Amino acid sequence: MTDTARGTSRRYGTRPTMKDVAARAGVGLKTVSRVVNGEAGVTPDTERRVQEAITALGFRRNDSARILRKGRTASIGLVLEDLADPFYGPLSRAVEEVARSHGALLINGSSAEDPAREQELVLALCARRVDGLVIIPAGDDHRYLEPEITAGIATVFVDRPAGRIDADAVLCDNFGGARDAVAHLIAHGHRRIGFIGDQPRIHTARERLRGYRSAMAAAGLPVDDSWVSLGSTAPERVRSAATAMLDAPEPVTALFAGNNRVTVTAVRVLGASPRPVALVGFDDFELADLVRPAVTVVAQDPALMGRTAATLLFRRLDGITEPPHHTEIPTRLIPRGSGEIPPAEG
Amino acid sequence: MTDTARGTSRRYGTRPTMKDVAARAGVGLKTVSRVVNGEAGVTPDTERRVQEAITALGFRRNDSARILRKGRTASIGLVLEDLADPFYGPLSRAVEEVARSHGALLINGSSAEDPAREQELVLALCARRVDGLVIIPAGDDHRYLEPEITAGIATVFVDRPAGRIDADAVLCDNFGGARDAVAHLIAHGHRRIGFIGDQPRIHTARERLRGYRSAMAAAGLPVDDSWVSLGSTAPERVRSAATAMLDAPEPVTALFAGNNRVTVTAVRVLGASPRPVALVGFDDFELADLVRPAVTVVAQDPALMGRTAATLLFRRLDGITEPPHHTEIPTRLIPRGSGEIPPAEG
DNA sequence: TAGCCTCTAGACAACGTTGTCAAACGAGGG
DNA sequence: CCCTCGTTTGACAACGTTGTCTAGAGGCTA
Repeated sequence: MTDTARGTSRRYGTRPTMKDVAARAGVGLKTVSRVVNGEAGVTPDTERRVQEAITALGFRRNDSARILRKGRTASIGLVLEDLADPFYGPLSRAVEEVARSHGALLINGSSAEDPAREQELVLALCARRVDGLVIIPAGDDHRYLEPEITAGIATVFVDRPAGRIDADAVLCDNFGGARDAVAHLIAHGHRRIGFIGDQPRIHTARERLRGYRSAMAAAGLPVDDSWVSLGSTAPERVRSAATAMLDAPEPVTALFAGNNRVTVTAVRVLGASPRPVALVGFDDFELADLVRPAVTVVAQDPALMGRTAATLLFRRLDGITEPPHHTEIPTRLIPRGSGEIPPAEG
Repeated sequence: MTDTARGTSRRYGTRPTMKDVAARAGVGLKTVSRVVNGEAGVTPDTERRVQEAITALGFRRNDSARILRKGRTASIGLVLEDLADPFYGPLSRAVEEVARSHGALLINGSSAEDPAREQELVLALCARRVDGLVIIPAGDDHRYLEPEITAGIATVFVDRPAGRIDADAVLCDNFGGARDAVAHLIAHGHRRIGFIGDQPRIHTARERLRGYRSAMAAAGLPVDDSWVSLGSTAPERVRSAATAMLDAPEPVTALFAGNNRVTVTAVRVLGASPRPVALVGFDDFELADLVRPAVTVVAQDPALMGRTAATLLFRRLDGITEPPHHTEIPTRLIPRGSGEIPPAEG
């Protein structure tokens, strides 16, 4: 009957519990709980004995049991489109930092822009009883969340509003940012401006298109149907859309790219174009200033959006009860060169 | 005594349990469990009654309790340096995809390159009883993990090996990649080559330095101490290190940048340099081909590394017992222009 | 009809923790 | 010396689920 840490005839893969620690230290179960949680009312001598037993056995509290008992999981869920997208990395990190400052862990999942997968993920997180959710929605119907919200799971949407339910949302000024971008191109003399955006299912794509049309209308400019292309942001799709606009009999002289994925592909296409074409992109991206010409963008601040959303989430968890509302984060036009190229009349 | 979904006099914030469902459906607790888990042995009629009660009450199984009972959490932890770093986004996503294909959720946390925070995170994940861990270590002593591994938490290290314990690791060929990079510069005529790398505490930084020295030695070239600078990858630090090497009486004619953060800053510094300086960077990055000159890099494949690590993790969870081993992922030199610039002798 | 077998269903304990409550103990005051 | 009070301590139930085991209903065969 050895008495070492690995001893006590435990099977591999089994962990000691408080009961084991209590037995070893010769104290009651509750006393171990008290020591583990740093509660008052334990003699230094008892505490020492318990600590020794904990170390010897390699005990670690089972938070699953704790969560079950306490009802709070100290974790929040984040559902976004794709962690590999550079837009979401900083956002996710910002949410994590806020969570951390509240002692919570972050569980995240990628929806891959698939509404069914979004729902599956969200409900899995709810089943885990996360305290709250930050969601960048892929779908446009979130009524499936109603019982969860009623049950007390705080929920904040980011980047796009919730569909068919009333919920908090942190959005950027998609309409205004797009309008500014297009107005900027118009101010530099462009009349035929193309817009390549994300799938029309996506709220931000629609809003940015609306901004585009608004700016064109404000300048009294017509919009030819062939100048607008919404769809997948896959490079091939964007490439062919851009090429079509550039090779038309009356080609566009400027492009407004609907998000960072589109912009990057547009830069590649324009780099191969024989005549200069102006470009403004929605979303800033690393190295935008190093490309030649440097890329003019309408920047949003993903970290700020994440921070704002997470902060609001924890305020909800702290019990504030004001009705859900939408927070709008402003955008900022950063002229770098590509957006100031004058129209090349051919 | 209303009988609607919101009724049954539940407090806001309380969720119905199987017991509630059972009461409402007029069946036993276990029968509800069977229906929820799709187990056999329930008549269609009973099942229908239970399903109705579930829908009416908005019941969702509490996975905390399930986890406690079953012992498996169906979740794995990922600890990395910083989700906002474009190197880790694809890696994290790849790990998530593998986890998803095994029905597991991913909990991740950023260590911010702080060993204490790494340990805190890892132990928090262990307390949650994640089934396994993928760790990109910040520290160099992981003995604190020994009891956890003994207790059955599978662990795979990525990008850097574990410190002072024997554990699985998926690494890239840092030494070979760095040697190739520097040999490439030497082959293009360079004799004075600078190396700016990450902090020497970090394994990859040391290995890449070793590769640098090896290539120089193989070519019979001396290495001046002023050509080597390890430290933070903060832009200011990198900028001043690069500037010092370029402004020396006998300036370096080429730079080898130790990771993507360093490379990006180096590109900016070199862009402002009056004379051309060759550059090879470790890690590929988006738009490396669009910068002028396009940046020659030694590419590694973060998604492949994540996938490899996660796959190995789940094989361990499935019970394979071979001893821990290190998997090495090869690197690939991609010449794009900046690495082929000849030395500008002043 | 007795005996056996299959199938559905529920009672109960257990997972590992924490909240409640009461017992035991020692010290201090009258 | 008794009583009270405060402190330390442990017994017990509960959190919501799942595994085990047994009861009961019903059908089939002999």
